[in-house]
Amino acid sequence: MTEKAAPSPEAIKAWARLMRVSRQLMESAEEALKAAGLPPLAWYDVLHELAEAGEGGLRPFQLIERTLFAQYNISRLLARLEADGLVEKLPVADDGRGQTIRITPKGRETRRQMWAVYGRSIAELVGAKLSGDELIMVSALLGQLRHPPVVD
Amino acid sequence: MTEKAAPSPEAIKAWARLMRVSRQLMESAEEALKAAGLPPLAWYDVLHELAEAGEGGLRPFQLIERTLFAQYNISRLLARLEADGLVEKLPVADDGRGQTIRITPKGRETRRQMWAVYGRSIAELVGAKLSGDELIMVSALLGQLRHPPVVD
DNA sequence: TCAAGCTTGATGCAATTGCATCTATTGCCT
DNA sequence: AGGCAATAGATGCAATTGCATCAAGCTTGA
Repeated sequence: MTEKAAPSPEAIKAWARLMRVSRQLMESAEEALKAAGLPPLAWYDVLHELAEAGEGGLRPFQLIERTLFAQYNISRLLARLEADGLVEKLPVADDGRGQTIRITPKGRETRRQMWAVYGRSIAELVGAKLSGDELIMVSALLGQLRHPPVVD
Repeated sequence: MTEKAAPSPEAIKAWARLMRVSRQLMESAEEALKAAGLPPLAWYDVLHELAEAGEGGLRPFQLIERTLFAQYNISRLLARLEADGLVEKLPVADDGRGQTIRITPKGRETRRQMWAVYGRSIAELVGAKLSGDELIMVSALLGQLRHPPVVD
């Protein structure tokens, strides 16, 4: 657990599992969405944050903080969401540079449809594989790996 | 028996942690490689498999099985690796369609250099954050999520 | 033997990502 | 106020990815 240049076999194995499993699960969820004719996961992430933010909306830089997307990525993703009528861009009164992004009713509906599929994937891929205690344990362990780490 | 198959809060949290942490850690490792002027992680994955395979090399479809990359992705990645002289493509005697990919000495050297940086990232990002027992536990839990699941 | 179908790997084209840079504001400091 | 760095967001261009399809070789079965 002390920091070294070379990783322990246990650390390597945990890393490998983490990378492989996360990629595999993400692809499964992505595939389910596509099979249902729905947008990709990235859209869900943004719509989810905006739905939670409510009518006040969020600034693009706030979305960047919450989602880990790169700035240019958010910029273009929002352009696509707006083109599809799922969000709207509003000017900000006290900052001429910025804008506020607000989810539209159509955006909420799309999010709802996506969750029906996405949530089922989560239930099947994770919920059905581990017990409640195990799920809590894996969350706690992964929380330690986060930056900044969370304890809960 | 109309199941809604809605995921439990614990499952949702575990999923969210898994997705966020894996992305964050992957980006950190990727960043470290780039800062060292080295190729991206995907190259390492392939070079690693080929190095383990030894002089006999591997067929592209075997790399696909081992790495989870898409077929077109491997095809183009191998083209780039070959262009850089890190691997060589050899014809296969008993199958005129196929080829065998073998790592070159330069490829082994590049892999070694990448490991110096990549391994350090793993040690810092994972090895330094959890104890040996915790690492074993997270590996076991993630192993249950794999498809097919592994028990170890 | 040979047509039909499967496997292996490549590729044209469109969409997305990454990088660098650009514009427009804002805030700070003198 | 004026100059200057910092912030917010967009965008041109190159590289990569995803999708669909292709070509070549192998295999099978009548």
